[in-house]
Amino acid sequence: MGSLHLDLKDCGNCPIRHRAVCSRCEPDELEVLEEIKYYRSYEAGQPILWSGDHMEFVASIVTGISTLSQTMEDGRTQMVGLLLPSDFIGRPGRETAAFDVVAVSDVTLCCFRRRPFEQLMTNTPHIGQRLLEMTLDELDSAREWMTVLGRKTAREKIASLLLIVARRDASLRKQLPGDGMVFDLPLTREAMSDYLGLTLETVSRQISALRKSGIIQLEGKRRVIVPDLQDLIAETGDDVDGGMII
Amino acid sequence: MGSLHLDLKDCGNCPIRHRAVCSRCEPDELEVLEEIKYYRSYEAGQPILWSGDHMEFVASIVTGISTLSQTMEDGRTQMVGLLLPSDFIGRPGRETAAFDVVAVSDVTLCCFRRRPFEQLMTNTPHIGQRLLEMTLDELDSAREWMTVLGRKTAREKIASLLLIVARRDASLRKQLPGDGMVFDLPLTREAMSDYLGLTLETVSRQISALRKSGIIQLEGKRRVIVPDLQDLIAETGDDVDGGMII
DNA sequence: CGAGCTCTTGATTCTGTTCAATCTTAGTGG
DNA sequence: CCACTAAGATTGAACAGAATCAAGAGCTCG
Repeated sequence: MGSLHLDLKDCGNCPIRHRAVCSRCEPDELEVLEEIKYYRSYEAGQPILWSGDHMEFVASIVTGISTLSQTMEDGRTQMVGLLLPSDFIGRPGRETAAFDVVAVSDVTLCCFRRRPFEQLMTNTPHIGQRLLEMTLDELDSAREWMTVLGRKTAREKIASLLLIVARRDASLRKQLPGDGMVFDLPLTREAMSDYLGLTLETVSRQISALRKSGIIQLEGKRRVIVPDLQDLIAETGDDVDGGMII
Repeated sequence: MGSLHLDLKDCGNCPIRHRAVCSRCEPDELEVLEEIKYYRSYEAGQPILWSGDHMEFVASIVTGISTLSQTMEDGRTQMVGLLLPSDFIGRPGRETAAFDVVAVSDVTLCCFRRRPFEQLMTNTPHIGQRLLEMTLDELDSAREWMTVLGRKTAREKIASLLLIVARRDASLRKQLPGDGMVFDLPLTREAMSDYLGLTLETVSRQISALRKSGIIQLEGKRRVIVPDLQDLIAETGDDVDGGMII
């Protein structure tokens, strides 16, 4: 990780350049961005922001995975987003964080001081355009997830989560998801239960049930093998072709 | 309603002017908008868009209420948004609708042909800026709702919905919600169940339970009286001061 | 090797669903 | 004017799925 900062100083080498909030920027706009950007790192498990915190920056995730979640008074928590490389943290025009952000793995952020970034947005339309596009995509994802939370059974919820992780993993390797594919779950059983609105016991039971049905195979606790992708899709309850965008 | 179209031709008289996607526009920008806008009306119960439909327009809701919802293969449906006057329908850059939109009450839309509107967005930054702001607000609302769907009990879900409707109703009358306030539920028990991820029987039971506990009083099926607002808030499970943004 | 995680599995409880009957209300037509 | 109908709403009884409580297994790391 030590050499990462050096590699990244130049936006030209940035691994998320093509998907992040800056992806539409022209060279001159990038120059301005480079002046206000800086990197921050967080170890796995560390909090990045607490709900209500004053936010002095907005940021793009460069590497690693974070969760966005909300906690009720009595401790019940619901994950409301899973943030992956190129995803954006923060909201121009808002002083304080609305949700908790926690690093699940080691995370590197590309941060922009909030005020200058807001200033920049009014001048360089390409940032606002891209941010709008990303926000609309996230809104669609959030709405799809509402159907998972509100209407699916525990088994369907687990299958849906596995499929999402499988698809994201495939897209990260620039492959298509297919039969026999192998991927690692980035989340603990408890984090999965927070994502799915279940208890961790139910998550564990349903993963075992899917394994016993032959829908998935496990190598250790985290590595998943999908012998037949269509079988997994059938378990999600979604339409076979349409459905999940993510 | 016949005279409505006449009244609205001029954006200056528009009742949603201060909150809609056009709220930041300068007079010259409004002139361009006026050239591509037209009104459409739908009766209560009519579909406005089906998921997958080709969308030739985007629109603002001028009057009435619509629902945004998703239906699974087997008929389970989840409402993913409640669209009120000034809310925006459609998404620049997308050809087809991602969700079903249905008019709950009689609805009037202010429509813009999609292509010219997209064109306009690249030229007049104020539209994109406002749309970004509205989309970020909706994303926050969707995320708050995910906590309701994933973690709240049936009673808490009902209380949360009542509170949201109460607050929106108060804000529409430009009042603060308070003790003794009265409002009408715009949704049937079935629509509420779709919103809350419950069955209509459970909705009915929990409304009765809240009535028997004295948290609310009912006049007919739809009119609700809240003797003590803090009592209702306490039933939502949310933090007393913070919580719901809507 | 033992401490402390994460995870799995079992037994029991309970919340919300399902199936079914009844009530209410508004609208219709004889 | 009033029976008749149909849609929405309520209520009850039985059931099912997930939560809760509890015990123990498997790993990782000092």
